Amino acid sequence: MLALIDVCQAATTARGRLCACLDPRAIGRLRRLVGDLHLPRHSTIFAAGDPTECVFALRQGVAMTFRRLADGRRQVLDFLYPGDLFGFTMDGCHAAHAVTLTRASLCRIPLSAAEGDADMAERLHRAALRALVATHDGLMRIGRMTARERVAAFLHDIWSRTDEPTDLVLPMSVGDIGDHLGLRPETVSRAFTRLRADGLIGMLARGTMPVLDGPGLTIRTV
Amino acid sequence: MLALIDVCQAATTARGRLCACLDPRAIGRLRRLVGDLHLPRHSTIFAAGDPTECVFALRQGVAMTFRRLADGRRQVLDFLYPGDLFGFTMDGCHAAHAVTLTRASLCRIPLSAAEGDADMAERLHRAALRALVATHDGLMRIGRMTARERVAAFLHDIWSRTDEPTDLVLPMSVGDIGDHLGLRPETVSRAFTRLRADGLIGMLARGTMPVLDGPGLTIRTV
DNA sequence: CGGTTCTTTGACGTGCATCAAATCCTGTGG
DNA sequence: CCACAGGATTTGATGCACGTCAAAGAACCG
Repeated sequence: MLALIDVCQAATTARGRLCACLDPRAIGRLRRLVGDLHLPRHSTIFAAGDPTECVFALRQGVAMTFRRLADGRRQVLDFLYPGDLFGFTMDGCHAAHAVTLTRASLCRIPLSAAEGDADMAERLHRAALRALVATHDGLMRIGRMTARERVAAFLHDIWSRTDEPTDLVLPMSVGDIGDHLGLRPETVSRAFTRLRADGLIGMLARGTMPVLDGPGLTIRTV
Repeated sequence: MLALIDVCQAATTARGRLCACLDPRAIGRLRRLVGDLHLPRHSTIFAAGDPTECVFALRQGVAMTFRRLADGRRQVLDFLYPGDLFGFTMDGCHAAHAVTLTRASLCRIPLSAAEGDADMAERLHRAALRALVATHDGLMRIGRMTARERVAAFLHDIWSRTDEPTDLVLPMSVGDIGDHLGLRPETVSRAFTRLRADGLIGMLARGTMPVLDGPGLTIRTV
């Protein structure tokens, strides 16, 4: 029961980014449908090839999804924060891996929850659309921005997704960020150094980065 | 009436890639809901900032969606082939531009078509999921592949999406492909030259590229 | 057929990757 | 609370894949 209340809080906290499925009106249904999951840091949520039985809503903690090439090269598709929904597939089988970056709590939402429930189906659809435009943002970053711009746009994205805090929660490694932005860890580190020199951010410490000028991290699109 | 038959053909031809919404059972509803659109080459379908009143299904021709940075840099998000659905947004407003690359026919599907129609809503949802995994493929390509691999994977993608033809329809310019893959036109051209030297493809002529070894263009993921 | 635009090829430059080493965290145990 | 080991981050030096610039050649279209 407490879990369900947390769920609602997560939905409001994250400004519903990927997750508009968890509002109070849905609680009656959720009680029957939702499975609860608590995982330690660096554990697998699902792997590529696994059958898709449900999607996941992150309640607490941070996670990420990624894919690999045969020789081990890795592309981080997305970082997940509380309120985010993930695990959408199209052929009944995951193409990506998902792992936690911190200790985390999740809801398992069986796909069957949407059957015959137009409201739930609508919520899942909206979450998928959010994931789609977020991935388009990612393409724009990797395809046409410099290293400095990619890192700035990435920080701005996380910052705006998590309620524009003065201290950004970044529990992922510099290597993880690099694998998200198409950069090596050394290059990400150098970009941080330059953004810090420009007074946009502070010193990363204990998985936390002070944001001194959030709007200054914006890279505008038309 | 003929148009509706074409619609069904488009759906089967493209193996339903983005478009599972156009099968015979839906025709009764489509007759009331679908708008028809015929456009010349290089015309705008929608622009960034336009309100989202409907999604589009491409019946004939080729089109693309893209976004721009303030200084003009362009990222092509996707190339669209017959059967593809596009124009999904999440806040009632397009973030991308869409233009035709050839003369094209489209269906306009008002978003209201999904209201109270669970079947149509389900079809739109599946199309959105397809777009999502297609965009993940794009991220993987741009983020972690070499120029040659990006072009090979891109050709393989279009090839497999359009029923593995011996002659691939590529009406877009080398610059358009570059803006899709995060490369300059010269680099795309050089990659073509190398793939041709390796016997995987033939000479691009009149917007058509012979595919000599389709499977050889695969870049495997795990 | 001529002008225009796009593609191809070559020469050269640059931003990021790679390699390497020093330093800084962080978690652990005394 | 401090010392230490192991890993991650930072910084520097160097190399290379792709970008940039330029020009020739091919395709397109009125």
